[in-house]
Amino acid sequence: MVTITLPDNSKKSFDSSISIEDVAAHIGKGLLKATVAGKVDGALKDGSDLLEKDCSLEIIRNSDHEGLEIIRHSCAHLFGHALKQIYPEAKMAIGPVIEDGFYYDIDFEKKLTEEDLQNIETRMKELASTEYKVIKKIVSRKEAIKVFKDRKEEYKLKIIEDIPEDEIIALYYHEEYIDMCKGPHVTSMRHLKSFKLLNVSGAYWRGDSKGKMLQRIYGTAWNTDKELKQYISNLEEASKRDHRKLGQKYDLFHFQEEAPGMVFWHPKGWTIFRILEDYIREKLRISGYEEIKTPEVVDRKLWEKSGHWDKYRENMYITEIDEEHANEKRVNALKPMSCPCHVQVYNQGLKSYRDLPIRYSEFGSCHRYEPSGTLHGLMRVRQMTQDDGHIFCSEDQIEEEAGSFINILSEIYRELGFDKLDIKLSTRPEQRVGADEIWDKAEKALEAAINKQSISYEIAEGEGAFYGPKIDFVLTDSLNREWQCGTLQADFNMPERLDASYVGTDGERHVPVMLHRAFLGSFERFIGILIEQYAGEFPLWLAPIQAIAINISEKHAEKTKEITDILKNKGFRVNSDLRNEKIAYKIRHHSMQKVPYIIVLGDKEIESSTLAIRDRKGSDLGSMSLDAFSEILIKKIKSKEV
RNA sequence: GCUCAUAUAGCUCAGCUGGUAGAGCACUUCCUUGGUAAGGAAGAGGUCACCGGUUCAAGUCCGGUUAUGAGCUCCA
Repeated sequence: MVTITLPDNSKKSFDSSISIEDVAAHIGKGLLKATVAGKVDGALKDGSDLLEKDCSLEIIRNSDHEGLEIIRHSCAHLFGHALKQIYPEAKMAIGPVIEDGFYYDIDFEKKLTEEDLQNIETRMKELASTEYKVIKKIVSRKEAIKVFKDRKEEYKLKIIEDIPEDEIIALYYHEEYIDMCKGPHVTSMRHLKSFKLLNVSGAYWRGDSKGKMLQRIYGTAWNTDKELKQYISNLEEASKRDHRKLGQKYDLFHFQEEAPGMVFWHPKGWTIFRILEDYIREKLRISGYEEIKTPEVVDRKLWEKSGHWDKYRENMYITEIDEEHANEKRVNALKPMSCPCHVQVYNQGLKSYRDLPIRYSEFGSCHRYEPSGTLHGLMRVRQMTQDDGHIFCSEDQIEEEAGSFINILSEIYRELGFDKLDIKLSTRPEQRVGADEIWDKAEKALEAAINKQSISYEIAEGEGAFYGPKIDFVLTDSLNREWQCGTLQADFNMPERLDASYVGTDGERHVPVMLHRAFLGSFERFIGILIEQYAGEFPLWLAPIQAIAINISEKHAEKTKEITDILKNKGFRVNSDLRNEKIAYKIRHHSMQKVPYIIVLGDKEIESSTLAIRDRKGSDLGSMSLDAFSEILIKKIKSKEV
């Protein structure tokens, strides 16, 4: 007798052991159809698994999140099945579930092309359409080894070596194809309907960059075709918003071979950069920061003292002065970060506890020699501008400083159009400097500061830097992607290394704590995020060109120029387009360039001293006076309306 | 840095198995002076990323370099 408790607390009893699928069948035909697996006393099990003693059971359906993951995992097996039919000599490594799909790593001489993927996908569809049954078999270690030895699946053998002795090994038979997996998996191919192979790229075996490079095939799988379609169209939307494409389309910036990873900002892109910089500068000013500027080329001696020469040299641009022009050969480095320089400014003159906290900020241009394969448009560059800042304070001041930082940061993110903010607090790692009492104090202070803001946060145990705990800030964009931008890091190391001190109430010298902090991280990357967030349709206050004045015919050109100048003098970013083209042509052009407002001037407007206004979406705002239009601009700019 | 792919006009792209380049948009000039998302005509634009090789002949085939893309590794 087996008694099974269902999630609604109802109980069902059976004379003998029974499979999960049979239980589902007892409950209803519809449920059986949707059943992909089960959760027995909290643990996921295959639908074919037998329940032999009393337990609680939750049926996992194809529409459940866990059900979908199982479908994706089985899809990886189906991929293996199809692949091996076409290419029997390919060797299977690992095929796990990832967000939105799965991948499979294979070792195979032939490099798979897009066309090959198409063929494999077609074969997968054919196999799935037969709705064959997947047979699960629990085997001994010896048996598993024999199976994969016979099949020359050397990677599977390596995986078996890593499976703990006491763990059971399950094989899943997809007709003639066999895969090994913890499971669970679907019991029938009928669940696999909506999937697509996406792309192929390289991946190291076991993530080891010294190891062998395998081919990784990515795929996506969903419960319904509708979801699959939605996913594909989301990918397309993201690709349309790609800041590299939009940077070209809206003439914001470019890159070229002579300076890989470094931005050539065009007038419009640089305008956005400056607006953002001025905006942050103002936030810093009212928050008690003093802006400074420090050298970009600094003697290696300072980097040796700060520890960068030891730990970070691979990523530093080194410059040497031509010996002809120097008495003594000096080796310099372009600064990869500003902190050591900020300590130099702090160190000028004796500091007292009364001076603390001291807050320095700098829009610091930093160079980092990033590996070539990691460069990615504005998101990962070799020269970047940090909205850098350092707070020198006592341990007792950490909480308050962190609190006010979080405050400003959330305001900034909100004003830039990001509503969701997540916080991660990283605590002491194994390898660290500084006494445990200081770590206790600092971690507590940071946590207390977060708590005061009533923002939810998660703790990443042991993920702090060796020199102190940190808080990372993650925003979510309009396509639901997460970006880690802001950061606040306590540092117990650098001030001491670089001899920073202050005189305390006791008349003795003490080492201050240094808080490294940034709202945006790098301007380059943040502007990349903004471009994708707004798909190039910037809110008025950020738009590089806020309005364009166009004339209907040549005789209105003078007046159009005049209006443009008046608006420019009022501080708006306004251009005119006096080209000898029809009005519809010019409207189309500037609408596509996403200029927020189009001002049209013809006989009617000049006679009545008004402007005909139209927005980039195509709505006609009608005629109004120049003053009325200015009012609208001022109001929207001030409110930072999106 | 690693694997694979890609590199043709300002932009987006075509150019089959080798026979010294083509479209659309943009640009220039002329006509048109036109009222809310493309008016017409003509014209100019490319050592086919760079270096080397094979060949009578290379945008096309081969090797290398650089850059870019998809990932992997990295991001103290």
